[in-house]
Amino acid sequence: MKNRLKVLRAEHDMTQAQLADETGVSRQTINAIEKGKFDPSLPLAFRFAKLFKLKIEEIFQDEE
Amino acid sequence: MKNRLKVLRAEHDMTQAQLADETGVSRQTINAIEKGKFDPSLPLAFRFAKLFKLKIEEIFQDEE
DNA sequence: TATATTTGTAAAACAAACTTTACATCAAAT
DNA sequence: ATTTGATGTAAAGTTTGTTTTACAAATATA
Repeated sequence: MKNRLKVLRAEHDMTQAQLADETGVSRQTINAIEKGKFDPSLPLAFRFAKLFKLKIEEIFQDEE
Repeated sequence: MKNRLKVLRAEHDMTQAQLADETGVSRQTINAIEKGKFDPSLPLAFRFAKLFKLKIEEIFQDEE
């Protein structure tokens, strides 16, 4: 499962800490997701989508 | 987090066991998700979406 | 260059997702 | 009515997601 969080953050000029804050998780969680250590929960994926006004599939992609 | 799995299953005439099988989880997991006991992981949500050819948001909805 | 901010990482602990086994209930059924 | 298939549920266990604390490394900025 790949994701575009780092790029989306850059486009919105946000730090990992700010994204964590806006989505209600810790900065380490954002970092771990960006680094591919694990996938977010579905509710957290929805919060990313809502924040960036994108579909979940526009942020996360199955890497077959 | 609400979901339309039960309806989608009905539309596709599938049992919980069949859906479990096609998405690689146990029947109890399908049952628990349908009954709202917990949300699926993001990868599992993707598998549902792929199977039913729907966006994740067409299957799962934030209940505000 | 020194200092501040951001990012990477790690360990311990807890929470949520998921499995296995097992049994009970419900609805066709015919 | 009893069997058969589907669903509901529960307990114990494993794995994955997440937090907290803490520190090191990288990047920006003064």
